[in-house]
Amino acid sequence: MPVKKKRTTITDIATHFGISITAVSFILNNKAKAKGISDALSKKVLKFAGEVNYRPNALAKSFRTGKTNIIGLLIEDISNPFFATVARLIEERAYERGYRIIYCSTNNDTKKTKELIRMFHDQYVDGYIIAPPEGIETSIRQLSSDGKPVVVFDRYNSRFQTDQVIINNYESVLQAMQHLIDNGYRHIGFVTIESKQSQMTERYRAYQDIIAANGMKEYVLQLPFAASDHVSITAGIKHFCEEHPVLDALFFCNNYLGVYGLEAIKSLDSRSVSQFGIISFDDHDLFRLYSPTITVIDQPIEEMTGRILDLLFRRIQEGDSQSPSVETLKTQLVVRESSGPKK
Amino acid sequence: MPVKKKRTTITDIATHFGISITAVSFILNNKAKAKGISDALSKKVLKFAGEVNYRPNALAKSFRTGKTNIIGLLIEDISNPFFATVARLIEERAYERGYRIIYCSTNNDTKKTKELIRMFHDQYVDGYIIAPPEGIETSIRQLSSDGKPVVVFDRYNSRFQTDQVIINNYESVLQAMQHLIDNGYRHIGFVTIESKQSQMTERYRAYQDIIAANGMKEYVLQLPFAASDHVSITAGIKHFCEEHPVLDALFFCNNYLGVYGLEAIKSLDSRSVSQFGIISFDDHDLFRLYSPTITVIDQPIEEMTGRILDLLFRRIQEGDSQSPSVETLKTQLVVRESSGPKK
DNA sequence: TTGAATTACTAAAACGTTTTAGTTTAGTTC
DNA sequence: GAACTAAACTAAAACGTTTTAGTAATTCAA
Repeated sequence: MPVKKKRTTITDIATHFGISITAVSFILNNKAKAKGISDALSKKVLKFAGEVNYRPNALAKSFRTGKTNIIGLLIEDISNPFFATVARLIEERAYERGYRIIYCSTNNDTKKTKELIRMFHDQYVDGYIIAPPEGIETSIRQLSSDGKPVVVFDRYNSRFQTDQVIINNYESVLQAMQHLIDNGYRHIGFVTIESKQSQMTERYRAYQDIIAANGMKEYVLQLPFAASDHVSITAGIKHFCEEHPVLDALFFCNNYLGVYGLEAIKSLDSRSVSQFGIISFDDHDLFRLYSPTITVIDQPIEEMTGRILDLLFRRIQEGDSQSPSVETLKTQLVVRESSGPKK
Repeated sequence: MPVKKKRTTITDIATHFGISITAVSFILNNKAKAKGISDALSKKVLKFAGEVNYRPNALAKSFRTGKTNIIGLLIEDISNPFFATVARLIEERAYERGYRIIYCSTNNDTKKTKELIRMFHDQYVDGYIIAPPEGIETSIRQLSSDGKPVVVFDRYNSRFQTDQVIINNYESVLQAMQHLIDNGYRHIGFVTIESKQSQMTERYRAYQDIIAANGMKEYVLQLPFAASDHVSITAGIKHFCEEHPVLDALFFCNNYLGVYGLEAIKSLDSRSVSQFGIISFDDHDLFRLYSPTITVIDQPIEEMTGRILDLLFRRIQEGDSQSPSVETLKTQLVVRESSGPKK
């Protein structure tokens, strides 16, 4: 039977020295000088607090101040390597600054995300980092109009009144497509997910533009979002390839489409991966090591998480005096074997 | 300038009806009947609370009760696919039961982990899920002797006085090795990480035993934990292969060793992946799709996370009346191309 | 018609901290 | 020695909730 040993409180310390808890509080919060507490007393109290291993009751503190030192992280799926890496870097950097992370996966589900935002709000998180699904504008505007620090990333929406960190989707795809075209591919399939969100529409717009500019034909597979499981995506892509035997290249709009795309191609009877020009958005161990190695558009995740936290902490510290800023980062086209000159 | 609109409190509701906050509290906490509050009043209050969208102040509640509905998750690295999947499933199941997750990556660093445990303790998390590094016994014993619900997973340690969920490492490796031997491999390299922890020592012990039982020779590469970066692991494995040209098979002790191992083999001048029998611990997209596809020992992550949370919630609800239980789950050997009969 | 039991409520303390608005003492100035 | 200032501290409220220990009014049994 565990004995609940009471933790030392500020009151214990105060009574030990026969002084007021006010004094102890000031001293422990580095306000001794400012509040005119003598050095002698400060020293004594600090020494004692160290000896008894005093740890402030974070709940009492949070309750009193309304600050929790917790940041809410809302992403599509923590088990997706892109978001897992984001989560890792955010956690590390936040930890250094004394913040912890509560995360939740949204599955890109609007209703669930709204619930999660409310839940985070109820928990008094100090800031929000969100990769938003569709239809979440009002929830997010509500947050920022309540004065909560929010940084949105991965998907841009001009109607959010918050800081945003995104990448140059349009230019990235343009560059990737140009690279394929330069290498002789003329029938490039574009595999994407049904979505009205910027990251996907921008990628698609780039594809359309460059296909049109080169007088080529569009081959688009837009997978319904609902069917985002392994089996139906793979089947969908396989069917797409079989339907269009003329295809000589494929562009995949994100990492899991790329992964499942390779799986689908592998299952084709008639053709192999090396017979396609292939580029995928997002890097992945698989793309680096596959044979052929797969060309990717690599997002600058370190820079991205750095910027996200800079913006968030600026807002946490300075309040919302600043007007929202949108930062667009550049991706890198990592050319590998899969996009070499068409044979 | 955002107007801080005060949230409705229990007191607001009480004064609105001219009743006591006690009554309101009882009603909102479903204790109306038990505490003899009339149905009529209950109904009125609940209706009103709904109308004004009353949300209890979680901080006040936590402060008062000492319960936060937050679970601390300590894992080696959230960006590792195995742990990312664990995190995903734990989050989902915990959320269903009204709990949130705070996570931190330990990097398997003892000092950092001790800090993190203290930090979680300071934050009054309601329970701990920990994949512990070495040297953390006393911290964990301290937690459980304080009556905190703790479930340890992935690494077994008989000195923890907590619930533990692990897998049958010894038998898994035995089975995998037997499979290689049955398929004609006689010079099997064992690539592992320097570690005194059960999951690694058990895997190694199985290797030793079966090698000895078959009168074969051991080839072991034990990488120093400190050098766990991409470059030095890959270089280490490459060197190991070059040093022992007789090797006809390789066993990798976890997913990233497997991934980097494939990369290392790929960089060899003399030999290719298909010339080795290969098995890796942990599944991964890469292993499923590589050519050849890679045989793996797959951990039952769904079952594992399910058991972890069952044990944790049992302890959260029932206190530590139960003596600690250790659950050992079975892995599955997923046979793929890489371990086919030796050519 | 008294006393007990039941029903329907409430007053107030408590949780540990921060912070406002002081008070007390000693020293300084004229 | 009165008035002011500065230094060093403190009393008490406040945050929003839960919970203990009640009270008051009504009903019921004898």
